[in-house]
Parts: sequence; structure tokens; C-alpha cells
Amino acid sequence: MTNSDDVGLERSSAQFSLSVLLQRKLEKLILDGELKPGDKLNELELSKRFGTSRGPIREAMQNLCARGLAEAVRNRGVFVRTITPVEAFELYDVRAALFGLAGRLLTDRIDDAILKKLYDYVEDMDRLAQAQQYSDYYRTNLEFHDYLVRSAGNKMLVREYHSFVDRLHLCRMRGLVNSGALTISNREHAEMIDAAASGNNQRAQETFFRHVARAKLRFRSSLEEAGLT
Amino acid sequence: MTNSDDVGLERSSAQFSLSVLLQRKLEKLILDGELKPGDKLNELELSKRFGTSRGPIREAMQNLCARGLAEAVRNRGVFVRTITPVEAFELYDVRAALFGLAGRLLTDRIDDAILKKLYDYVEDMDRLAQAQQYSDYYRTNLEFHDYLVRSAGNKMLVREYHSFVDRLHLCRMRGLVNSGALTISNREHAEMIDAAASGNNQRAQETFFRHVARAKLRFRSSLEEAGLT
DNA sequence: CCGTATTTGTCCGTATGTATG
DNA sequence: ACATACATACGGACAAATACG
Repeated sequence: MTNSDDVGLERSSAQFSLSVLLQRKLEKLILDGELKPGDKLNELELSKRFGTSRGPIREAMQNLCARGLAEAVRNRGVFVRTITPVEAFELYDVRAALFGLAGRLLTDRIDDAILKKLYDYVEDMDRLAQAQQYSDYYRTNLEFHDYLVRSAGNKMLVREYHSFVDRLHLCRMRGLVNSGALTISNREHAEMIDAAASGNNQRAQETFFRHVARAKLRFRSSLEEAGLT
Repeated sequence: MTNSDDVGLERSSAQFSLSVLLQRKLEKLILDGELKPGDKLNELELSKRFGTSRGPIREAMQNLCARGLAEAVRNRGVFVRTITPVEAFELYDVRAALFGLAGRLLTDRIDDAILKKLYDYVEDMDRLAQAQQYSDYYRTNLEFHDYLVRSAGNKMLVREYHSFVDRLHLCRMRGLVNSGALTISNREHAEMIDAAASGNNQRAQETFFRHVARAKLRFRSSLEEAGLT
């Protein structure tokens, strides 16, 4: 029983434990949308699919639960986490706070090399927005924010920020982008860079915070338009 | 083999899975300092101690690892997380950001009932500081901050804030309190309440943020005094 | 450098609890 | 309401990797 998902071969290097590899695979399945919120994570099915026993599967699922991507119901199983609108708003607020911290910290570390890379990102996104290449814009946008957070020089923050971005992916609605919104969003990006370059760390924090706060408002609006209030 | 730590009896209600109960027990052992940073979490020893098999123990340890209280080294075992000074500073910064968010959110929700309770806390702490009852002050201080965060009305924030406070407990040095510091700290508490009551949520956020930032500075100073730079 | 002791990693069997007809 | 089927929770045993003498 060796199928395409089998983890045996790539594990031959034995650098990571099986449960860690499975955890990453499951995480990918969830974030890629192959497993949707509410879907059940069946131990037996997954163990057959990945060619392992159920032990490592269970450990991987525990890990996913601890990180908020899944939730366990006793004697019933583990399910992909369902994020309610209220919880999504909460996630946005925490993400805003974390991102704001990134802005505050970045202010004390920013240099010409970082600045150039940031402006390159914004330029790229401007081009992609005008070309209406939404998918590429989306990806570059994520990279830009990721680079900002990593440049803040706080590993705990990076880890935590990603945890919240991942959870927000659980309720990300596709197709709520339009060219106008992208251009506006990108103007905010330039403002953030300027704020970080100004040396005023409190201002930078607030600017970064509000960028995510606006994303929250756009998300709320899109929910209301969809009649999901 | 039934000893005092056996979880069999209290599990009769069967409301929680064994791994969850074990996770809580291990967490308590770590936070109470019975298991110190760097200590090994021996599967066999723990399974005998708690009267269970290794499966649930492993799942509980996975959970602790995911929450940053322990870390696993492949083929060597799981150890209580050791927090380096640099990591502690990082934790303080993230905690500051989360606490700042609490201040910002609280500003929009504060009412007379909350306000009264907050001032009661400060009064209690003033009394305890003057009486030099450090232990009681410490406990009340934790409760005060906990109440502030819970009053912000964001469950994700509460959960995340506690996660960071717990991790900071791993490197909390005892005996770095003195009556003067407590009085100063408590003055900051009153300032935070005033800021939240002012209705200016940005100001509140900054005030809350700086309260933790100052705690970070005090922590850094105490490390330097101890020659741990 | 090798053998041994120890611990982890993995797998499977059984019992218990849950959903469904 | 009862019985059946199924998934999970837990325990135990074997295999593999590592540390230490």
C-alpha cells in the first residue's frame, strides 16, 4: 500500500518525526482548502492515506487543535475548525495588534536595504493591481506582510503572527478583491513604510494597526453584502 | 499501582479526555516550578506516575510543545522549554502588544461596574504594597491584569495573552520585587484605568503597552544586576 | 570504535462511546 | 427504544534510534 501521499520515502532522511510531517501535511490540506471547516479528520482514513499508523496521526491532530486549526470533540473525533464571524473579528483585532508591534519594532531596525526591498514589493503590487492579476497580487501581498513581520526581528512575533493569519485563512472568502480595493490597500502599504522610516515608533505601530483594522472592516462589509450578518 | 497522582478516579465523570487531563497536570507541574526549564519529560516515568499508557502522555506533550511550554528533540525526548533572555524580551514585546490591544478594546466597553472593580483592585494592591505582602500583591496583580484582558471582550486575545504570560513564568525570577517598585507599578495601574476611561482608545493602547514595556525594562535590569547579560 | 542500556517511534488489539437504521 | 456498525480512546508490545560506558 504505497500511494502518492505516502510519507515513507521523504522521511528516509529522518530529520523530522512522523507526527511533525503529518502535522504539516494536514495543515497544508486545511490551508489549501482541501479539508474545509467542519470536515472530519478521520483517523483510520488518514492513516491509510498516508501509510502510517494512527498514533502519529492522533499526535498531529492534537497539535493542530492546540494551534486552533482544528478542534476535538471527545469520543466523536477531530474536525477542521469552524470560524464564526465573531471569532474572525477577534482574530483580526489580535492580528492587528501583532502587526502593529511589527511596525513599532521595525522602526528601530529599518535600514536602506530593507527600505528598498519594501518599496520593490509595493511597486510589484502596483503593477499587479493595474494588470488585475489578483492571484499574483494576493501572493505578493502575503509575502510583503511576511517580510515586514520578519524584518521586525522578533521570532516569537513571527510565529504568532502566522498562527493568526493561518486561522484567518479558514474563513477567507475568495473573490472579495477588486482592482480598486487593491490600489487603496497598496497606498496604505506605502504609508506604512513611510511611518516605519519616520523613526516614530508609536506612529508606525498605529499605522500598521490600522491597516489590518481596515482589512477587518472590508471583511465585515463583505460579510454584510453576502447577507451573513 | 495506584498512587496519589492517579487520574483514574477524577476521570470517572469522563468529561475530558485523558490526554487533556494530563496536559493540565503537566502544565501545572511546569508552572508551579516542580518541573524546571530543561527538565526532561520522561514518557515511561510519567505514565507510571499517572497510571496511564504512553499514548495520552505523548499527546499531552505534543500539546505543551505546540503552546511553547516544552520542546521536543527527535529521538531524545521532550524537555521543559528553556527561555533565553533574548526570547524573554521577545515575549515581553508580544505580551505588550496583546495587552495594549486589551486597553484599546476595553476603552470601547468600559462602564461603571468595570471601573469600580478596577479601582478596587488598585486599592487592594496599594494596601498590600504598603504592608509589603509581596506574595499577595503578586497574586492580586495577576488577577488585575487578567480581569483587564477579560473585560476587553475578545476570547482569542484572552487565550493568547495567557499563553504568553505562562511562557514568561518559565523565566520569572523570584525576589525581584521591592516595595518601591510595587508602588510605582501600581501608579501605572491607575494611569491605565484613567486612559481606558478617557475614551481615547489609541492613548489607552499606548498606556497599556508601555506598562508591559516597563516591566520588560525592569526584568532586563534585574538580569543585568544578576550579571546575566 | 563497539556493545549495551535506555528511550523514543511505531503499530495493533481491545473496550467504550456515539450515530444510525 | 433497541440493535448494529463504526470511530475513537486507551493500553501494550515490538522495532529503531540514540547516549553512554
